[in-house]
Amino acid sequence: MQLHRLVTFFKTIGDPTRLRIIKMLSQGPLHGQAIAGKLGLTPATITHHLKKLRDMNIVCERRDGNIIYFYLQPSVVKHYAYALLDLAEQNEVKKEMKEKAAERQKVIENFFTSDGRLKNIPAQRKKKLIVLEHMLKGLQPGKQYTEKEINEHIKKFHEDYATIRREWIMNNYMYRENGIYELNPREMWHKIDG
Amino acid sequence: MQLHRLVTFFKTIGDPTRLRIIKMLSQGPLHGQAIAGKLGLTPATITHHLKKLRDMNIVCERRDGNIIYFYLQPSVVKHYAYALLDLAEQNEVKKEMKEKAAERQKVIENFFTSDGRLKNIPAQRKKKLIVLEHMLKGLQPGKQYTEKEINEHIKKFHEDYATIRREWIMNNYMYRENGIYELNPREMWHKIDG
DNA sequence: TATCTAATTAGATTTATATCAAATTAGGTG
DNA sequence: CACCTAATTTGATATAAATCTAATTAGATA
Repeated sequence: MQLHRLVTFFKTIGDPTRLRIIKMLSQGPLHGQAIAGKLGLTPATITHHLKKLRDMNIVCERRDGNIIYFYLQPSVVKHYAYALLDLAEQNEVKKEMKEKAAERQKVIENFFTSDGRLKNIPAQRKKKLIVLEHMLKGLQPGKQYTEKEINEHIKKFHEDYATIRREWIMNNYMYRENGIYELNPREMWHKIDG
Repeated sequence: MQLHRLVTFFKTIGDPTRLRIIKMLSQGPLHGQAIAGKLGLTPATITHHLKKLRDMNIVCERRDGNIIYFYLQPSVVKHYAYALLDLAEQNEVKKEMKEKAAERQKVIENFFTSDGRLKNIPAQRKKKLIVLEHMLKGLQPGKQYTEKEINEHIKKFHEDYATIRREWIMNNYMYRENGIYELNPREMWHKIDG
């Protein structure tokens, strides 16, 4: 959603008369004179406001005989309300992601040497998963690997390739079939099924 | 939420400069001069806008040394976004309730005579419940009734008081203890536990 | 077609407000 | 204390917009 549209929308509903019209129409459709009567304003003024509301698709109209009924469009209002929610939450989502990334980075710095080799496998499950995922880098999703290729890859990080390989399988990062290994899709990772 | 506060809030964020400030602050706190620089406006103008944002508690400030950092308050923004959602949904909620009431009324007209007696018990569960609830009118919650009193009450609607009474119990509208009957609270109605 | 009513447009007035330049204040730091 | 910088206040200006009255248009109906 472009900023300009948001501004125009909020400017539109940031007026006592128009917000009262919206509230009234949320109870059901009304025609111009009825609105004017309830608000104690002239029809001309109501037209002025309805034009703005129509321009933003907040209300629509339907003629019935000689009078025109104005309807609120709740879906449009909701749409902007959600956009506002996004704007407010952007902050928190990004902050959370940043914090997680920082935490992962710290674990990696703790358990790998400066030249990128694994010192030891963490005992805490959470940290172990971070370490295991880190070592997946360089393996391509969808590609099939022989056991030897997998072992060679692991040896770049640690001598005990058998343990790492077993952990990868156990934590669902990859699966083996007929001696061939392949990465699982990300959404399956570390969901260990009984 | 009073209308006036909503109007003031939306008027406040219905301005391009202020919405840009909000968007910027959603990425993290900034000080006045930084905001002025990024927007190409003078510090005086930024102060003007920040005052409005502060008045609505959309931002708060914290001094660090010589400069003041301005923080977005996402919870406040979210609060108003939800209020706007409510406003838009009011319509639909009420409409739904109206429709339900109309449906109930139709069922009651179908199954009761014009002088208020039950013609027969509906076969469809949904309609049966409506009919059973209708006949509860006149019984007071919290009051204890003898079986005879219950039967007399039912007879105003239908001769077969035994069936109706059994249905009331089965569908959790009331319970019996030592031959004494009492209405269950509404929230327990027709939750049949195995 | 003539007429009636609801809605809109046009024009005028008044109020609100976004912006800046310049002066002032507030709080640190030498 | 003197000084420095960020923020605020003040006052001026220009623009936007809410409202009204009066005139006009659009549609329906007799």
